Amino acid sequence: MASLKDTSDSLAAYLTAGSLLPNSLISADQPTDLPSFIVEPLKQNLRQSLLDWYGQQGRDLPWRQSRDPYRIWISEVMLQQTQVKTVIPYYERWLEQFPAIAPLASARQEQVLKAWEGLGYYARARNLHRAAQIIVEHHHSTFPDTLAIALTLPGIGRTTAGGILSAAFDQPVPILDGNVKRVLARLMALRVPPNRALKTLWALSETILDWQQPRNFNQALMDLGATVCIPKRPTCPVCPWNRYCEAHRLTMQNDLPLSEQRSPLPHKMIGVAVIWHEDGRILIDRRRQEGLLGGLWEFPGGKVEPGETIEACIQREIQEELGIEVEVGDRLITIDHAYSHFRVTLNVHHCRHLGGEPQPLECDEVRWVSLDEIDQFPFPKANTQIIAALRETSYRP
DNA sequence: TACGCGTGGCC
DNA sequence: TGGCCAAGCGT
Repeated sequence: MASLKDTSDSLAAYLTAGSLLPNSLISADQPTDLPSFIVEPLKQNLRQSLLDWYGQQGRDLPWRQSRDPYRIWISEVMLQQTQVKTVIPYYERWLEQFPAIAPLASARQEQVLKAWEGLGYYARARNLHRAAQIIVEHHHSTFPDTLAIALTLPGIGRTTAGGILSAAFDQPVPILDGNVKRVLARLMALRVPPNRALKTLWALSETILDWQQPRNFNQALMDLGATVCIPKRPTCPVCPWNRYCEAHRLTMQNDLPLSEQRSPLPHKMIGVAVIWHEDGRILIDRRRQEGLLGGLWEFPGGKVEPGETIEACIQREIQEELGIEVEVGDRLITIDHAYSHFRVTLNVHHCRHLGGEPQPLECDEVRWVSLDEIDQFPFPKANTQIIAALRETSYRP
Protein backbone atom coordinates (compact mmCIF):
# COMPACT_ATOMS: atom_id res chain seq x y z
CA MET A 1 0.00 0.00 0.00
CA ALA A 2 1.28 3.43 -0.88
CA SER A 3 1.31 6.12 1.73
CA LEU A 4 0.67 9.76 1.15
CA LYS A 5 4.34 10.40 1.93
CA ASP A 6 5.27 8.72 -1.39
CA THR A 7 3.30 11.28 -3.30
CA SER A 8 3.72 14.35 -1.17
CA ASP A 9 5.69 16.29 -3.79
CA SER A 10 3.20 15.91 -6.64
CA LEU A 11 0.25 18.00 -7.62
CA ALA A 12 -1.89 14.92 -7.78
CA ALA A 13 -1.25 14.35 -4.12
CA TYR A 14 -2.47 17.84 -3.30
CA LEU A 15 -5.49 17.52 -5.51
CA THR A 16 -6.42 14.15 -4.16
CA ALA A 17 -5.59 14.76 -0.54
CA GLY A 18 -8.42 14.43 1.92
CA SER A 19 -11.80 13.24 0.90
CA LEU A 20 -10.85 12.73 -2.72
CA LEU A 21 -8.28 10.10 -1.91
CA PRO A 22 -9.47 6.51 -1.52
CA ASN A 23 -9.24 5.25 2.03
CA SER A 24 -6.81 2.56 0.99
CA LEU A 25 -4.27 5.20 0.04
CA ILE A 26 -4.41 7.41 3.06
CA SER A 27 -3.02 6.93 6.52
CA ALA A 28 -5.05 8.08 9.42
CA ASP A 29 -2.28 10.35 10.64
CA GLN A 30 -1.83 12.21 7.37
CA PRO A 31 -3.22 15.69 6.78
CA THR A 32 -6.42 15.63 4.79
CA ASP A 33 -6.67 19.24 3.76
CA LEU A 34 -4.39 21.82 2.30
CA PRO A 35 -4.79 25.57 2.36
CA SER A 36 -6.53 27.00 -0.67
CA PHE A 37 -3.61 29.36 -1.35
CA ILE A 38 -1.59 26.28 -2.25
CA VAL A 39 -4.22 24.21 -4.02
CA GLU A 40 -5.84 26.86 -6.20
CA PRO A 41 -2.72 27.94 -8.13
CA LEU A 42 -1.87 24.27 -8.73
CA LYS A 43 -5.33 23.59 -10.13
CA GLN A 44 -4.97 26.63 -12.36
CA ASN A 45 -1.70 25.26 -13.73
CA LEU A 46 -3.33 21.91 -14.36
CA ARG A 47 -6.25 23.50 -16.22
CA GLN A 48 -4.19 25.91 -18.27
CA SER A 49 -1.68 23.32 -19.43
CA LEU A 50 -4.51 21.10 -20.68
CA LEU A 51 -6.32 23.99 -22.39
CA ASP A 52 -3.09 25.08 -24.08
CA TRP A 53 -2.52 21.52 -25.31
CA TYR A 54 -6.12 21.34 -26.57
CA GLY A 55 -5.62 24.54 -28.57
CA GLN A 56 -2.70 22.89 -30.32
CA GLN A 57 -3.66 19.21 -30.47
CA GLY A 58 -7.45 19.05 -30.04
CA ARG A 59 -9.34 16.98 -32.61
CA ASP A 60 -11.56 18.48 -35.27
CA LEU A 61 -14.75 16.40 -35.02
CA PRO A 62 -18.01 16.90 -36.95
CA TRP A 63 -20.14 17.66 -33.89
CA ARG A 64 -17.69 20.30 -32.70
CA GLN A 65 -18.61 22.53 -35.64
CA SER A 66 -22.01 23.08 -34.08
CA ARG A 67 -23.51 24.27 -30.83
CA ASP A 68 -26.91 22.89 -31.70
CA PRO A 69 -27.81 20.85 -28.62
CA TYR A 70 -29.66 18.35 -30.82
CA ARG A 71 -26.56 17.56 -32.88
CA ILE A 72 -24.41 17.35 -29.77
CA TRP A 73 -26.97 15.12 -28.08
CA ILE A 74 -26.98 12.72 -31.03
CA SER A 75 -23.19 12.57 -31.05
CA GLU A 76 -22.98 11.99 -27.29
CA VAL A 77 -25.42 9.08 -27.43
CA MET A 78 -23.79 7.49 -30.47
CA LEU A 79 -20.42 7.79 -28.74
CA GLN A 80 -21.56 5.81 -25.69
CA GLN A 81 -19.29 2.75 -25.66
CA THR A 82 -18.52 3.37 -29.32
CA GLN A 83 -15.40 4.70 -30.99
CA VAL A 84 -15.28 7.98 -32.89
CA LYS A 85 -14.26 6.31 -36.15
CA THR A 86 -17.31 4.06 -36.03
CA VAL A 87 -19.69 6.88 -35.17
CA ILE A 88 -18.82 9.46 -37.83
CA PRO A 89 -20.57 7.88 -40.85
CA TYR A 90 -23.65 7.05 -38.75
CA TYR A 91 -23.71 10.60 -37.43
CA GLU A 92 -23.63 12.16 -40.90
CA ARG A 93 -26.37 9.88 -42.24
CA TRP A 94 -28.51 10.41 -39.16
CA LEU A 95 -28.51 14.21 -39.51
CA GLU A 96 -29.52 13.98 -43.15
CA GLN A 97 -32.43 11.75 -42.20
CA PHE A 98 -33.38 13.42 -38.90
CA PRO A 99 -32.08 17.02 -39.09
CA ALA A 100 -33.89 18.19 -35.94
CA ILE A 101 -35.84 16.99 -32.94
CA ALA A 102 -39.30 17.23 -34.51
CA PRO A 103 -38.58 14.98 -37.52
CA LEU A 104 -37.01 12.42 -35.20
CA ALA A 105 -40.02 12.50 -32.87
CA SER A 106 -42.47 11.94 -35.71
CA ALA A 107 -40.52 9.14 -37.39
CA ARG A 108 -41.57 5.52 -37.06
CA GLN A 109 -39.47 3.51 -34.62
CA GLU A 110 -38.58 1.07 -37.36
CA GLN A 111 -37.04 3.87 -39.41
CA VAL A 112 -35.06 5.03 -36.38
CA LEU A 113 -33.75 1.52 -35.73
CA LYS A 114 -32.85 1.14 -39.40
CA ALA A 115 -30.69 4.27 -39.16
CA TRP A 116 -29.05 2.76 -36.08
CA GLU A 117 -28.60 -0.72 -37.61
CA GLY A 118 -25.07 -1.98 -36.95
CA LEU A 119 -24.21 0.47 -34.17
CA GLY A 120 -25.34 -1.87 -31.38
CA TYR A 121 -26.86 -1.16 -27.97
CA TYR A 122 -30.17 -0.53 -29.66
CA ALA A 123 -31.82 0.81 -26.50
CA ARG A 124 -29.89 3.98 -27.32
CA ALA A 125 -31.94 4.44 -30.49
CA ARG A 126 -35.23 3.57 -28.82
CA ASN A 127 -34.47 6.02 -25.99
CA LEU A 128 -33.40 8.74 -28.44
CA HIS A 129 -36.71 8.36 -30.21
CA ARG A 130 -38.74 8.44 -26.99
CA ALA A 131 -36.79 11.40 -25.65
CA ALA A 132 -37.44 13.36 -28.85
CA GLN A 133 -41.14 12.77 -28.40
CA ILE A 134 -40.96 13.90 -24.77
CA ILE A 135 -39.10 17.07 -25.79
CA VAL A 136 -41.71 17.90 -28.41
CA GLU A 137 -44.55 17.24 -26.03
CA HIS A 138 -43.22 18.73 -22.80
CA HIS A 139 -40.31 21.06 -23.67
CA HIS A 140 -41.51 23.09 -26.66
CA SER A 141 -39.36 20.98 -29.02
CA THR A 142 -36.26 22.54 -27.44
CA PHE A 143 -33.53 20.52 -25.79
CA PRO A 144 -33.50 21.41 -22.05
CA ASP A 145 -30.65 23.63 -20.88
CA THR A 146 -30.77 22.56 -17.24
CA LEU A 147 -29.04 19.51 -15.85
CA ALA A 148 -31.94 18.25 -13.76
CA ILE A 149 -34.35 18.29 -16.71
CA ALA A 150 -31.86 16.75 -19.15
CA LEU A 151 -31.35 13.89 -16.69
CA THR A 152 -35.06 13.04 -16.79
CA LEU A 153 -34.84 12.12 -20.49
CA PRO A 154 -34.44 8.43 -21.30
CA GLY A 155 -30.91 7.51 -22.35
CA ILE A 156 -29.32 10.60 -20.80
CA GLY A 157 -27.27 9.86 -17.71
CA ARG A 158 -24.82 11.99 -15.80
CA THR A 159 -21.95 11.81 -18.30
CA THR A 160 -24.08 12.39 -21.39
CA ALA A 161 -25.89 15.28 -19.71
CA GLY A 162 -22.59 16.83 -18.69
CA GLY A 163 -21.23 16.39 -22.19
CA ILE A 164 -24.23 18.04 -23.79
CA LEU A 165 -24.63 20.92 -21.34
CA SER A 166 -20.95 21.79 -21.36
CA ALA A 167 -20.54 21.47 -25.13
CA ALA A 168 -23.78 23.14 -26.18
CA PHE A 169 -24.26 25.76 -23.46
CA ASP A 170 -20.77 26.05 -21.95
CA GLN A 171 -22.17 25.13 -18.55
CA PRO A 172 -19.75 23.96 -15.84
CA VAL A 173 -21.01 20.38 -15.53
CA PRO A 174 -18.42 17.62 -15.00
CA ILE A 175 -18.19 14.42 -17.03
CA LEU A 176 -16.85 10.95 -16.29
CA ASP A 177 -16.63 8.77 -19.37
CA GLY A 178 -14.14 6.04 -20.15
CA ASN A 179 -11.49 8.53 -21.24
CA VAL A 180 -11.81 10.68 -18.16
CA LYS A 181 -11.82 7.67 -15.84
CA ARG A 182 -8.53 6.51 -17.34
CA VAL A 183 -6.88 9.94 -17.27
CA LEU A 184 -7.90 10.62 -13.70
CA ALA A 185 -7.08 7.10 -12.51
CA ARG A 186 -3.54 7.61 -13.81
CA LEU A 187 -3.28 11.19 -12.61
CA MET A 188 -3.90 10.06 -9.06
CA ALA A 189 -2.47 6.53 -9.41
CA LEU A 190 -5.78 5.06 -8.32
CA ARG A 191 -5.19 1.66 -6.70
CA VAL A 192 -8.64 0.20 -7.41
CA PRO A 193 -10.52 -0.31 -10.70
CA PRO A 194 -12.19 3.00 -11.65
CA ASN A 195 -15.69 1.62 -11.30
CA ARG A 196 -14.97 0.95 -7.63
CA ALA A 197 -14.12 4.61 -7.04
CA LEU A 198 -16.78 6.47 -8.96
CA LYS A 199 -17.52 8.88 -6.14
CA THR A 200 -13.87 9.84 -5.92
CA LEU A 201 -13.51 10.22 -9.68
CA TRP A 202 -16.66 12.30 -10.06
CA ALA A 203 -15.46 14.57 -7.28
CA LEU A 204 -12.06 14.93 -8.94
CA SER A 205 -13.60 15.66 -12.34
CA GLU A 206 -15.69 18.37 -10.71
CA THR A 207 -12.77 19.76 -8.73
CA ILE A 208 -10.48 20.25 -11.69
CA LEU A 209 -13.18 21.47 -14.11
CA ASP A 210 -12.41 24.95 -15.42
CA TRP A 211 -15.44 27.15 -14.75
CA GLN A 212 -14.21 29.79 -17.16
CA GLN A 213 -14.03 27.34 -20.09
CA PRO A 214 -16.04 24.23 -19.21
CA ARG A 215 -16.77 23.39 -22.86
CA ASN A 216 -13.12 23.40 -23.89
CA PHE A 217 -11.95 21.78 -20.69
CA ASN A 218 -14.27 18.76 -20.92
CA GLN A 219 -13.55 18.27 -24.60
CA ALA A 220 -9.83 18.57 -23.88
CA LEU A 221 -10.03 15.97 -21.14
CA MET A 222 -11.68 13.49 -23.49
CA ASP A 223 -9.20 14.22 -26.27
CA LEU A 224 -6.31 13.68 -23.92
CA GLY A 225 -7.71 10.26 -23.03
CA ALA A 226 -8.44 9.38 -26.65
CA THR A 227 -5.12 10.44 -28.19
CA VAL A 228 -2.40 10.57 -25.50
CA CYS A 229 -3.53 8.87 -22.31
CA ILE A 230 -4.67 5.84 -24.30
CA PRO A 231 -5.33 2.42 -22.75
CA LYS A 232 -2.09 0.78 -23.90
CA ARG A 233 1.30 2.46 -24.09
CA PRO A 234 0.23 6.03 -23.35
CA THR A 235 2.53 8.64 -24.88
CA CYS A 236 3.49 10.35 -21.66
CA PRO A 237 6.37 12.39 -23.17
CA VAL A 238 3.88 14.52 -25.09
CA CYS A 239 1.32 14.73 -22.31
CA PRO A 240 0.63 18.20 -20.87
CA TRP A 241 0.02 16.60 -17.51
CA ASN A 242 3.04 14.34 -17.25
CA ARG A 243 4.61 16.53 -14.58
CA TYR A 244 1.48 16.23 -12.44
CA CYS A 245 0.78 12.57 -13.05
CA GLU A 246 1.28 10.09 -10.23
CA ALA A 247 1.22 7.06 -12.54
CA HIS A 248 3.93 8.61 -14.70
CA ARG A 249 6.04 9.55 -11.70
CA LEU A 250 5.85 5.98 -10.45
CA THR A 251 6.25 4.51 -13.97
CA MET A 252 2.90 2.80 -13.52
CA GLN A 253 1.20 4.27 -16.59
CA ASN A 254 1.15 0.88 -18.33
CA ASP A 255 -0.35 -0.82 -15.28
CA LEU A 256 -3.13 1.67 -14.61
CA PRO A 257 -6.01 1.88 -14.47
CA LEU A 258 -6.55 -1.50 -12.86
CA SER A 259 -9.08 -3.58 -14.76
CA GLU A 260 -12.05 -5.46 -13.39
CA GLN A 261 -11.79 -9.22 -13.63
CA ARG A 262 -14.26 -10.65 -16.10
CA SER A 263 -15.75 -14.10 -16.21
CA PRO A 264 -15.49 -15.93 -19.55
CA LEU A 265 -18.44 -15.47 -21.90
CA PRO A 266 -20.96 -18.34 -21.91
CA HIS A 267 -21.66 -19.96 -25.27
CA LYS A 268 -25.09 -20.80 -26.70
CA MET A 269 -25.98 -23.07 -29.61
CA ILE A 270 -28.91 -21.63 -31.55
CA GLY A 271 -31.10 -23.19 -34.23
CA VAL A 272 -32.35 -20.65 -36.79
CA ALA A 273 -34.97 -21.12 -39.50
CA VAL A 274 -35.25 -19.57 -42.93
CA ILE A 275 -38.88 -20.48 -43.55
CA TRP A 276 -39.90 -20.36 -47.19
CA HIS A 277 -43.44 -19.64 -48.34
CA GLU A 278 -44.64 -21.40 -51.49
CA ASP A 279 -44.51 -18.05 -53.29
CA GLY A 280 -40.80 -17.59 -52.49
CA ARG A 281 -41.17 -15.16 -49.60
CA ILE A 282 -39.44 -15.67 -46.22
CA LEU A 283 -40.77 -15.41 -42.68
CA ILE A 284 -39.24 -12.89 -40.29
CA ASP A 285 -40.32 -11.79 -36.82
CA ARG A 286 -39.90 -8.66 -34.79
CA ARG A 287 -38.32 -9.02 -31.35
CA ARG A 288 -40.08 -7.62 -28.34
CA GLN A 289 -39.12 -4.09 -27.25
CA GLU A 290 -37.40 -5.03 -24.03
CA GLY A 291 -34.17 -6.95 -23.81
CA LEU A 292 -31.54 -8.01 -26.31
CA LEU A 293 -31.92 -6.46 -29.78
CA GLY A 294 -35.38 -5.18 -28.80
CA GLY A 295 -37.52 -3.97 -31.70
CA LEU A 296 -35.27 -5.46 -34.38
CA TRP A 297 -36.37 -8.07 -36.91
CA GLU A 298 -34.77 -11.51 -37.06
CA PHE A 299 -35.05 -15.00 -38.43
CA PRO A 300 -36.94 -17.12 -35.89
CA GLY A 301 -35.21 -19.77 -33.80
CA GLY A 302 -33.93 -20.54 -30.34
CA LYS A 303 -31.58 -22.33 -28.01
CA VAL A 304 -30.67 -25.97 -28.58
CA GLU A 305 -31.59 -28.02 -25.49
CA PRO A 306 -29.14 -30.59 -24.09
CA GLY A 307 -29.20 -33.74 -26.21
CA GLU A 308 -31.32 -32.12 -28.89
CA THR A 309 -30.38 -32.05 -32.57
CA ILE A 310 -30.34 -28.76 -34.49
CA GLU A 311 -33.21 -29.97 -36.65
CA ALA A 312 -35.39 -30.94 -33.67
CA CYS A 313 -34.59 -27.64 -31.98
CA ILE A 314 -35.70 -25.62 -35.00
CA GLN A 315 -38.91 -27.61 -35.40
CA ARG A 316 -39.74 -27.17 -31.68
CA GLU A 317 -38.87 -23.47 -31.53
CA ILE A 318 -40.93 -22.64 -34.61
CA GLN A 319 -43.91 -24.44 -33.15
CA GLU A 320 -43.52 -22.59 -29.83
CA GLU A 321 -42.85 -19.15 -31.26
CA LEU A 322 -45.08 -19.10 -34.33
CA GLY A 323 -47.44 -22.02 -33.93
CA ILE A 324 -46.66 -23.54 -37.31
CA GLU A 325 -45.25 -26.80 -38.66
CA VAL A 326 -42.07 -26.78 -40.72
CA GLU A 327 -39.89 -29.36 -42.38
CA VAL A 328 -36.23 -28.66 -41.62
CA GLY A 329 -34.02 -28.92 -44.71
CA ASP A 330 -30.46 -28.13 -45.74
CA ARG A 331 -28.06 -26.03 -43.74
CA LEU A 332 -27.63 -22.51 -45.17
CA ILE A 333 -24.82 -21.11 -43.03
CA THR A 334 -23.23 -21.32 -39.59
CA ILE A 335 -22.38 -18.03 -37.89
CA ASP A 336 -20.29 -17.47 -34.78
CA HIS A 337 -21.03 -14.18 -33.13
CA ALA A 338 -19.98 -12.52 -29.88
CA TYR A 339 -22.33 -10.27 -27.98
CA SER A 340 -21.25 -8.20 -25.01
CA HIS A 341 -22.10 -10.89 -22.49
CA PHE A 342 -22.23 -14.23 -24.34
CA ARG A 343 -21.28 -15.97 -27.59
CA VAL A 344 -23.58 -17.75 -29.98
CA THR A 345 -23.35 -20.16 -32.86
CA LEU A 346 -26.25 -19.69 -35.24
CA ASN A 347 -27.04 -22.90 -37.13
CA VAL A 348 -29.22 -21.66 -39.96
CA HIS A 349 -31.34 -24.11 -41.95
CA HIS A 350 -33.73 -23.79 -44.83
CA CYS A 351 -37.25 -24.81 -43.81
CA ARG A 352 -40.44 -25.59 -45.71
CA HIS A 353 -43.71 -24.23 -44.40
CA LEU A 354 -46.04 -27.20 -43.99
CA GLY A 355 -49.13 -25.50 -42.58
CA GLY A 356 -50.72 -23.11 -40.14
CA GLU A 357 -50.88 -19.34 -40.04
CA PRO A 358 -47.79 -17.83 -38.29
CA GLN A 359 -48.73 -16.08 -35.06
CA PRO A 360 -46.64 -13.68 -32.93
CA LEU A 361 -46.70 -15.92 -29.84
CA GLU A 362 -43.30 -14.87 -28.45
CA CYS A 363 -42.60 -11.78 -30.55
CA ASP A 364 -44.26 -8.47 -31.48
CA GLU A 365 -44.96 -9.14 -35.16
CA VAL A 366 -44.44 -11.67 -37.94
CA ARG A 367 -44.24 -11.04 -41.66
CA TRP A 368 -43.61 -12.76 -44.99
CA VAL A 369 -41.10 -10.73 -47.02
CA SER A 370 -39.33 -11.04 -50.34
CA LEU A 371 -35.57 -10.76 -50.65
CA ASP A 372 -36.11 -7.44 -52.43
CA GLU A 373 -37.95 -5.78 -49.58
CA ILE A 374 -36.00 -7.30 -46.70
CA ASP A 375 -33.49 -4.42 -46.73
CA GLN A 376 -36.13 -2.07 -45.35
CA PHE A 377 -36.17 -3.88 -42.02
CA PRO A 378 -33.59 -3.37 -39.27
CA PHE A 379 -31.69 -6.57 -38.44
CA PRO A 380 -28.93 -7.37 -35.94
CA LYS A 381 -25.46 -7.87 -37.37
CA ALA A 382 -25.48 -11.65 -37.11
CA ASN A 383 -28.71 -11.75 -39.15
CA THR A 384 -27.36 -9.54 -41.95
CA GLN A 385 -24.92 -12.37 -42.64
CA ILE A 386 -27.87 -14.69 -43.13
CA ILE A 387 -29.40 -12.27 -45.63
CA ALA A 388 -26.10 -12.05 -47.50
CA ALA A 389 -25.97 -15.85 -47.66
CA LEU A 390 -29.56 -15.96 -48.94
CA ARG A 391 -28.64 -13.62 -51.78
CA GLU A 392 -25.82 -15.94 -52.79
CA THR A 393 -27.69 -19.22 -52.59
CA SER A 394 -29.71 -20.67 -55.40
CA TYR A 395 -31.85 -22.67 -52.99
CA ARG A 396 -35.58 -22.26 -53.47
CA PRO A 397 -38.40 -24.28 -51.92
C1' DT B 1 -24.75 -2.33 -6.53
C1' DA B 2 -24.15 -5.41 -10.27
C1' DC B 3 -25.61 -6.90 -14.32
C1' DG B 4 -27.78 -6.73 -19.14
C1' DC B 5 -26.94 -4.57 -23.25
C1' DG B 6 -23.74 -4.78 -29.70
C1' DT B 7 -20.34 -4.09 -32.58
C1' DG B 8 -15.82 -3.12 -34.61
C1' DG B 9 -10.95 -2.20 -33.98
C1' DC B 10 -6.80 -3.55 -32.20
C1' DC B 11 -2.88 -6.68 -31.00
C1' DT C 1 -7.24 -15.31 -32.79
C1' DG C 2 -9.43 -14.51 -28.71
C1' DG C 3 -9.63 -11.10 -25.35
C1' DC C 4 -9.72 -6.37 -24.38
C1' DC C 5 -11.52 -2.01 -25.04
C1' DA C 6 -14.51 1.98 -26.60
C1' DA C 7 -17.61 9.62 -25.23
C1' DG C 8 -22.66 4.63 -20.37
C1' DC C 9 -27.45 3.90 -19.22
C1' DG C 10 -31.37 1.51 -17.09
C1' DT C 11 -32.94 -1.41 -13.80
